[in-house]
Amino acid sequence: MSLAIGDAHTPLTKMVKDALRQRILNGEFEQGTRLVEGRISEEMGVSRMPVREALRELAAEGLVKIIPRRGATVSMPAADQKMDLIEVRATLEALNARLAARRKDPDRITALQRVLAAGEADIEKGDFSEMRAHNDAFHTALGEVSGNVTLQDLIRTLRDQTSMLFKQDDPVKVRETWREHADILRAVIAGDEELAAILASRHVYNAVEPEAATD
Amino acid sequence: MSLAIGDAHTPLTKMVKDALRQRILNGEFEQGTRLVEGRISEEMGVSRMPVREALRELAAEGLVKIIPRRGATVSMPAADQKMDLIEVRATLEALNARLAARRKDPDRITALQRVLAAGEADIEKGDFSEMRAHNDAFHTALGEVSGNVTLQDLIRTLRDQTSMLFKQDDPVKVRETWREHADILRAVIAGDEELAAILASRHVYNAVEPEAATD
DNA sequence: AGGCTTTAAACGGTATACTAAAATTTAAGC
DNA sequence: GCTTAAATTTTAGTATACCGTTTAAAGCCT
Repeated sequence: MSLAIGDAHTPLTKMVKDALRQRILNGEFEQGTRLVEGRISEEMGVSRMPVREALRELAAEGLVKIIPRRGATVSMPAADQKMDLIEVRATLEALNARLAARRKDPDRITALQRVLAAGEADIEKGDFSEMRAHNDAFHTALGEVSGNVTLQDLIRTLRDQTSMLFKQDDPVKVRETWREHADILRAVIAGDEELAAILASRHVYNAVEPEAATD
Repeated sequence: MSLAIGDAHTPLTKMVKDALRQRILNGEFEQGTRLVEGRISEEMGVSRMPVREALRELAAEGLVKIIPRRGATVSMPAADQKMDLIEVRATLEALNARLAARRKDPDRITALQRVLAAGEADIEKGDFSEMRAHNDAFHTALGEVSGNVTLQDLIRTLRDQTSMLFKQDDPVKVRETWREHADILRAVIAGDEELAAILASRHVYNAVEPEAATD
């Protein structure tokens, strides 16, 4: 019953998990939407088990909330928890930038510069369709420079959890975002830990939609 | 262990998870020990499913490492990853202390003082059997003062992951630890965010066994 | 004896089945 | 009509079964 083409080797759980994360982050599911194991499994053509495990893993990442005997819903952090998330994320992004500025591995920095250029190029062209991907790529590449894998994992889940609090479709905001990226990179290259940290922290706060804190 | 009425049945998954966490943190399982689903399920008298889920959740917390098709082992972070963990944890403990100093909710601070006193009392009596519990209680109580739940969760998993890097059986070290706790609390009460943060960060680094960084 | 196949056992991934708690609907009483 | 209770459906928790990998063991050859 299973077997899409080819890759019989990726665990189903992972595929389901990635598919669900995608759909949650795309906003395909509203916050609070119930994610019923049976329905999803049927829709995806797999048994409930992989779905169940995927939901639990997403819960561990904070994208989904599970209440025993009541199932999973797309999590909707309360207003005050949103600021909590932002606060933690800002702190960790600051640490990340600080470590990047400390190590500033030349090869990784080159890679990071390429990502920055790619993002800026699309902005020049007025193409904002890939901005989310570009943005993720930048932060991931910055994580590579810092070299702290634990930190990178943590930041990634926090970024996912907070992604719905940002808007990436406002051209003005996007330009500002990438200006900040360039500033951070400059500080990293200069090895200025303190500046890199401060810029990275502010970068997080700046990207928050003003109304997000109070809805 | 199970409490009030109406607490019908806690999900088996949770019980298995807690039991396994306990045993891992107690050092009953060496690092690298294989955790075979079938064996554990048999030993605990449940089916493989709760065990499987528990293992996955522990993997999300970083206590266990799962390799697809190869099963779970008690995770043994490489030496460099240990310092990564410490670095992240120190940063978040600093944030935690900073927020605590900012909010300094009187009731929670009173609770925190009680915890501090309890720990100090046991040290006076020369009773070190409960130090791990006291230590956890202090950091948990400090988290309550800060009021950031997200942060608290994160710190708790990091504390679990790093707990084997510390020694809590050396009386000299323990005394030092609790002197630091008192210092942190004093800074929190004084509302000195910066000092509280620095002390909390150092507190983490100080507690690391010197040889832990290189083993 | 030591390496290379071949075979058997162990184990994880997934599917299916069953049970009991919630949620929902329907029925009953005021 | 509205509230409450009983019946029905939905759904999460758990158990069992099966298959394909992976790992360990047993032969086999030189």
